[in-house]
Amino acid sequence: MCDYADPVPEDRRPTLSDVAAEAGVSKSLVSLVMRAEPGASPSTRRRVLEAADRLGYHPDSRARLLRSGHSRLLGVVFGIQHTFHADLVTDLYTAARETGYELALSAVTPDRDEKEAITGLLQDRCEALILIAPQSTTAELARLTTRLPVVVMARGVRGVDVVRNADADGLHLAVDHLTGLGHRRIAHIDGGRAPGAADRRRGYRSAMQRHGLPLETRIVPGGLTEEDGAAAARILLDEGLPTAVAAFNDRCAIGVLDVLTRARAELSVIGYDDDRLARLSHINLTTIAQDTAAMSRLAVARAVERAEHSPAGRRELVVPPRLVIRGTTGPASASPVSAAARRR
Amino acid sequence: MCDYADPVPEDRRPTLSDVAAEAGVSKSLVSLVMRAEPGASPSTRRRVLEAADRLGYHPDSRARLLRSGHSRLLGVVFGIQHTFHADLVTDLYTAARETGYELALSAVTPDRDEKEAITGLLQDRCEALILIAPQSTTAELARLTTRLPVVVMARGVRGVDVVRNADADGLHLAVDHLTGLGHRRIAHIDGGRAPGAADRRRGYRSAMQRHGLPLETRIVPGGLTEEDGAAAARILLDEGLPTAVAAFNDRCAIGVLDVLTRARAELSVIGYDDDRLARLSHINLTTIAQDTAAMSRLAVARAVERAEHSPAGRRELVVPPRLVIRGTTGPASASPVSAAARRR
DNA sequence: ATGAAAGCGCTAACAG
DNA sequence: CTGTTAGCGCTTTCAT
Repeated sequence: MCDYADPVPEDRRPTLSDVAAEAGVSKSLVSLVMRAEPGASPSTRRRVLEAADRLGYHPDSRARLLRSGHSRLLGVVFGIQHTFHADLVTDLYTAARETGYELALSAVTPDRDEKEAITGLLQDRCEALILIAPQSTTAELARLTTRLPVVVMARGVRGVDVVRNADADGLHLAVDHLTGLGHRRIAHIDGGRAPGAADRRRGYRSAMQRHGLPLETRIVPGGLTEEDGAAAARILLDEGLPTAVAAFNDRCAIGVLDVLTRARAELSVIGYDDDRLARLSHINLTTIAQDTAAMSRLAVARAVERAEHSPAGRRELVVPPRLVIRGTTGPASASPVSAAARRR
Repeated sequence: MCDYADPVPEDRRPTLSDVAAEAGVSKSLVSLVMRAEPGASPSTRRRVLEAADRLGYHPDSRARLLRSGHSRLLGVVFGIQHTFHADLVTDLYTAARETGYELALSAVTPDRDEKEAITGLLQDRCEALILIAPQSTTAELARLTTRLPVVVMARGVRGVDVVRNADADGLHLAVDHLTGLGHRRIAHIDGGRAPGAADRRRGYRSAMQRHGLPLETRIVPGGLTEEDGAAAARILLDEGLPTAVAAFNDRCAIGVLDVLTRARAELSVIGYDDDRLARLSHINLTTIAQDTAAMSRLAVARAVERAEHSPAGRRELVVPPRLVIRGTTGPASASPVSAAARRR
């Protein structure tokens, strides 16, 4: 018994046959028209399009792929809690649009692990997978690669196609920027076991050495969340402050800033990623930007290439990072201008 | 020509027929076993499972649904930039798991509008759509509802199934909390045209009136991002501060806090949503929590019910909000304790 | 430019 | 318990 008028005009959704009947042509023609392929006369094309619209027809992507053999679907696994992943996904959509491929999103959540996220995508018959900063072991990734092409983003892994930024170089940029401002006591709040953290740590160390600042080397255990940055900042507060901090990423840097600002500490802070949060005017965080648009284009292109041509072969594509100077870094010798004021 | 050894064992992915041949049984049996349906002997079941594993077989969900007629797929449209949406999606996954339905995610990005996000889902033959705070017009949503069941979350719309929290009540809770602390000059930074904003504005107004504080009523134009909150805070700073602020949502509240803390202003600030950011220890934001777990369960249940039983009928499910007292609100008459100190 | 027929991988309905 | 048959909605030959 219906509460109101039946909202669904027909019991089942209209199919290609329905459209063909409505337009008075064959299924083949409708198929051509719907895919915007050549081979139908303009008048037929118009009739078909009108019929489809009248019926509210939407092609069934699954039947389509079942028949055509390929899904033109790229699976993307990402951490829904990570703002930087969101930025990458945003650019992946844009990049995919240009190739004619669709994205199938599968999120990792506190309650849904990477394995589950990947399994879902596998069943959707994606032609390739793009994994953003995956935490699977190298062995698991290798095994997955025997099933279908896999492109890993934002993490260095052997035996798989990888698109990442030059993390070590990024920390060189950060340290160079800070030393250029006169800083010598520069701490690094690292990312622990997070993807890219080891490289950034390494970059920090070698940059410090290059500047002849070996003794100042100070690595504080951090992580990739604001929480981790805040904790690290409290440690610095307790154990003695440097004049500048290079944080593992922007979220971490924001946590640091939040704690330090409240403690009225004057420090230069630089983040990493240039994620959306860093750009907010009231945060205005100096950071090392990853070129997410370029990385996304490369990842999609590589995934498509592997899917269509050579599923074999693994390469690492490394994109250079870029320094973005905003308000959270300043001269080491500055007169007592607070971090807050500088950020204004 | 392959760079390395061919990583794909066979040219095409194994099918159910391959498994049947490998195990020496019929396709039907394999089908039963793969779906864990009763009707196959234990020994057969084992043989099939082994064969499937040997071949690395994964069922093709699209062929499966094409045949069985239903996809057991719930489409979810969300804004990938919104942390609160991410929280909802997280809980939707959990809720869906219990019903045996899968989620198909489709993100709205700066470059991909809601229409596009919905079209993608339609092609995937989702059985129902869950739209998180959609911006489509009522008419568009109504039209969509004639195609398939639609459940709208976090926005009140007529003519569609809706799951939302009681926004007006939420602001009553907020104002009650603040007046309980002795505040009388309480501003509201609103959400402009964002979903729910009108209700929260209304709730604020009536709560203020109820407390006999009509003259203090002060609504500042805001929005749903940190940026909006920061801008509103600057306005307050210029035009005279209240003693407390009820912000449209947590992100907005965080922007407010950020600006006010730097300006050394002592204000109580309360947010809305209780999103992940609010819970961070260094933010520690007092807020009005939406019960995302309950809302997600209700939304999924409603979507499934509509998909399976009665596609007709529209109801609004309203979940009560809850006050979560953390560190950003305190007595109006407190001795000069800064907001920063209270939040410690 | 158009149509008829076959079949993608799977499940449902039926038969044994 | 097991196998056979038909066909989901679409694309793809191959005719016309």
